[in-house]
Amino acid sequence: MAALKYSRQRESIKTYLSSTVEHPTADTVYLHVKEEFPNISLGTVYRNLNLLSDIGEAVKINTPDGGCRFDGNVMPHNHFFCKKCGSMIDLEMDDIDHVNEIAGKNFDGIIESHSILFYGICGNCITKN
Amino acid sequence: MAALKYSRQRESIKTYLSSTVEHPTADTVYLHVKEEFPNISLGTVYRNLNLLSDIGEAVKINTPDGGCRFDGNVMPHNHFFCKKCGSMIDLEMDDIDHVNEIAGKNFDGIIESHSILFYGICGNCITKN
DNA sequence: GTGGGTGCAAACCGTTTGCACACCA
DNA sequence: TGGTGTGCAAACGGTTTGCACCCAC
Repeated sequence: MAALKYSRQRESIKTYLSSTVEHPTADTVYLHVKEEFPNISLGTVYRNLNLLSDIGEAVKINTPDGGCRFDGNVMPHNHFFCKKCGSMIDLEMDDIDHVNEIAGKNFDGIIESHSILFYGICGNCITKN
Repeated sequence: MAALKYSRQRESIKTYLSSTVEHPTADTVYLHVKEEFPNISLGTVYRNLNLLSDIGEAVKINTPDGGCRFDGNVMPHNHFFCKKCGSMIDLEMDDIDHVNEIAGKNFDGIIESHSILFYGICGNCITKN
């Protein structure tokens, strides 16, 4: 297997990911890292985001709108996706294991903890109405 | 608004959707309907799947692998997605509203009932190991 | 110096769309 | 006949990849 070498670009991507709770798209990451590395390419951003996700230093989450987001918070948690504005929000739930128990009653597979995606309308979009 | 006209192709797509619990991709639907309509195009399949989804006669579900699936079962229910084989399975849960309550405790948005996507390994893939 | 990382651009893949023709009403 | 649906092919958007060059080690 390939040995992992340091790269300033990857470091910058990690730093940005851990500085936000916005669950940015690859393109958003690209635009931000571009401020520090004007010549960085979108391909490099994708390669590093996927690499970070592979080694467990980021989380890749496919969204119900077909796109995908990246999360620097690798602690187990679930997500909520707003169908109005497309924002993704962390959902910390102490008693989430109970959810898996409920689901498991009618199911013989293994439901992964903290991989649940909820769907609906966020508080921000409700107040705007 | 445009009046909806009958089409044999759309009817065939609906029939196929309601005959399976496999949550087929657009391409799978295409391959099956092609048996009855050899000249049907993938574009037509997509147009009709989206139309059926818009008028509530089918459900479109984006999967964590980036693709999307279609479900002829429009009764409210949740889904499980297998990260190994990519299969999608219906999850009927009587007391699913409790899940929304749990999630809602730390959250000020509206979590849509029966829109929850679970993630893990299905029973079929477990026995194969 | 070796081999992983980058920038660039082309390729890829699922999905959408513009257009001329076909068909339902 | 008017207007929706179809087949075809091109376009689209997000993501991946091949390649030559760059840089960490």
